[in-house]
Amino acid sequence: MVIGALAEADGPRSAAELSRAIGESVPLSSLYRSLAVLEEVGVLAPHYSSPGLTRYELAEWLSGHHHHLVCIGCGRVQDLEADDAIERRLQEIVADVARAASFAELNHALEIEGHCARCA
Amino acid sequence: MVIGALAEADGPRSAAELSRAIGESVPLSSLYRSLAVLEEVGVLAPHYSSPGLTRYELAEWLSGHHHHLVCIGCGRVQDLEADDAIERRLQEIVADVARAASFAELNHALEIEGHCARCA
DNA sequence: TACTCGAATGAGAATCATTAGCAAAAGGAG
DNA sequence: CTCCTTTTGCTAATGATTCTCATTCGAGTA
Repeated sequence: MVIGALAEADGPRSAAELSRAIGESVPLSSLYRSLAVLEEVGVLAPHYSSPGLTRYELAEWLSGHHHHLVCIGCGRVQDLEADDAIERRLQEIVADVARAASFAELNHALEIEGHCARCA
Repeated sequence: MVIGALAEADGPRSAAELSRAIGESVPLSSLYRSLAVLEEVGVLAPHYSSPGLTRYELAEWLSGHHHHLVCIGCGRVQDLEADDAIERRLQEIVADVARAASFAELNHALEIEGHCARCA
């Protein structure tokens, strides 16, 4: 149910939001347990963008590589896929920059802050 | 004292870390109050990268624009400035991508995950 | 110098998301 | 059907952060 709910979502979701999405029938302790397991096995990826709460999304091998638009107005995080040409240019930049800091890059994401269409 | 400690740091710091840095003399309630005020007036910027805790850094108008290297091993976040040429290319990409999503960009940061030199 | 009153402080209680503990319920092999 | 292991759901515990409130400070005033 968690995976289904996240597959329908357009961005990361918190435990509370997921609980609502799947109908409150699952006790929170079970939900948190499932989230922990799914994260551990690499199906979910945590995302932190608001104080004191963790949102989850499908790992990129399931959802595809993407970036995040974080709305300062409503706090929502929206996924965004860039087209290949842009992604290629970005990957170059990331590689350059990580190499310069002798940092072993495993993944990257562009976090863009601003106002979403609704909050503009 | 908070600003001084953050000016010396090479990345965002949590309330607990700051408390240690300034010698535990300031009560936590005061420290949190100061952090809230400094954030509100735009001197500090919060950063979220670990579950359940907020780290602060100097706002970009004080520290300069930069990106983040997030170490999966130790959880540390390190600041990283890119040189102008790279930054220019990156800014183009961000503008493209935000426009495509009709999102009003105010700021962006590249979050690079991987292993830092120590945790490699 | 003493007085007044609003703002700042500190200690501790309260809150919220999350985690841990544990007894009861399920599942599965024999 | 029985025994044993795993999973569940409820509740209490935890940890970071925020709130409350009585106290202290300080600037301005007589």
